[in-house]
Amino acid sequence: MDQVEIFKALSNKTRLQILNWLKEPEKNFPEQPNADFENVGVCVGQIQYKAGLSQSTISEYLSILQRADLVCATRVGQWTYYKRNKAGIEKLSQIINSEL
Amino acid sequence: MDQVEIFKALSNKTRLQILNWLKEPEKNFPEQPNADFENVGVCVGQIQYKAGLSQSTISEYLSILQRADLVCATRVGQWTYYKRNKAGIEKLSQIINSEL
DNA sequence: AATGTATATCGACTTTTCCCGATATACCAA
DNA sequence: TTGGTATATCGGGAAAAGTCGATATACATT
Repeated sequence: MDQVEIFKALSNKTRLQILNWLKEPEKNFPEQPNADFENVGVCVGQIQYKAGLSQSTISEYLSILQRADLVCATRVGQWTYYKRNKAGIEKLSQIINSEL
Repeated sequence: MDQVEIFKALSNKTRLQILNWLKEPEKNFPEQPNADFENVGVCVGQIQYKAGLSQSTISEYLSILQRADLVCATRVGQWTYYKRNKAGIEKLSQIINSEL
């Protein structure tokens, strides 16, 4: 993954916000039936509702974050759940400490 | 400083490169007469030469990095020297650890 | 004062990003 | 199989960023 792409993914208020929400899903989203925040994350619809942008925009934003290894997705039935990608975020931390 | 602006500043290959060069100026730039890397940093012309983009572009890039508190500038005579802004970069590190 | 050098700013053009609505796809339920 | 819900993808118009050459500004030297 190109470093520039990681920073581009983070160069947007809404995407930063989503990542921040996903740090503590239980604080930022209502209970979900049939899915555990820790396990799979939060479904697109919840994130969209909270962000207040269109469905297509949020879907795209989530895939931008995913391509940057900042979140990971799990499909369960008709839902896709997204959660923070711990490893990717730690890698980013290292990039900053070692290269900037 | 807005977090988004920091990440935007980093969303460009050349700007990332510049920051990386400025981490070890003595390794990446030739000796400078009358100015110490540690004290003031590296002058625009050196950075431009190494980056291979136009003077105006590099000048603007440096001011983008400066607005994001990633570098700081010192004017000495007709030269402007730029160096890494340690405090700003540490702050970025903290943002990532605490919010992402 | 006149010229030369280093940097900053401006105006323009091209490419990329933002964000939408419409449509497609995938899955589920009746 | 038909219809309903969740998400992804596509196409596009507006706004922002990338990058340049030309010009302005600031300082130094003669």
